[in-house]
Amino acid sequence: MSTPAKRNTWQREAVREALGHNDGFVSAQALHAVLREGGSPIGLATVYRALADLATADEADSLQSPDGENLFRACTSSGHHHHLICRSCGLTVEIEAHAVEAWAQDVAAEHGFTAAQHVVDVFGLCAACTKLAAH
Amino acid sequence: MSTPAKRNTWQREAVREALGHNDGFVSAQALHAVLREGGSPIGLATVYRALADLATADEADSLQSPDGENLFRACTSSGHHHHLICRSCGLTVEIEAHAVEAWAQDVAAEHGFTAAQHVVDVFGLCAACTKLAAH
DNA sequence: ACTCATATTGACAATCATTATCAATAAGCC
DNA sequence: GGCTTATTGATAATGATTGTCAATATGAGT
Repeated sequence: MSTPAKRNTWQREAVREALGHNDGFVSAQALHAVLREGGSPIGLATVYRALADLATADEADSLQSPDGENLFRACTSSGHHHHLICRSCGLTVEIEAHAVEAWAQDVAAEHGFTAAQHVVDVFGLCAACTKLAAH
Repeated sequence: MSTPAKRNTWQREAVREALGHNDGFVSAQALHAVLREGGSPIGLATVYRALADLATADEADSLQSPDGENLFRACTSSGHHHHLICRSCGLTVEIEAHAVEAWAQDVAAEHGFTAAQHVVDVFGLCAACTKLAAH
């Protein structure tokens, strides 16, 4: 009872693989669409569940887009890192933020805060999308 | 037409004042509830519109809670700034982050990104809540 | 103060992402 | 091969937010 006994299903694998094949962050809806187009008759609810599981197991990173959508991305490096995300095409670049890490700790300590966590993500338009938007 | 001619209504003032009376972040729904309890027969849609306007006019700050809700807060300093939020009691401190601003711009530019925006918020336990949680 | 053009309101419908429901299915163990 | 039960998936439900549009109230003009 303490161990709920996880089972391995092709659906879970399909989601894991689809995530791995994608470079940027994807919404659950989009991933579901991709899987359906790829032939898998997987259910939407199942995609949500699989993604939630992956996120819990630290196999995927999740963040909220400015639109309030939940986006997911395969996360190989278990280390702490941040992202630079194209808000148009979803291209994602992992970025280091040593300075920001330190800054966050300092600011928190300065105000007597402990157990500081931080949310640091940069959204923008990547070079390609900038060109398209400019025309 | 270029200047849509804004009008002043008691509803807009009510929202502005209700926001000012609140120390932490509030959801549009919650603010609406407070106003109704206070006697104002203001409509929900109007609260949303007023908050959106205030946010656009930089009179209010908005951020997304981890639940995907949009939270708003009266914004004393009109400039761009970030927040240090106690995840236990909701206490919020406005913080400046010149270093982070610059860093975000640099990182974005480095990778060819334009129109960079960033999400930077620090969550932690304030001094008071740390004491409570300590022993 | 009175009128008028229109910005604004508000009740409700519509959307959209996400979660819950629950009977049917299939994974892992014997 | 059976059995137990975790898991699936179609659909309903939820909950926040936005759109709709007739009715109203604001601010400028007279």
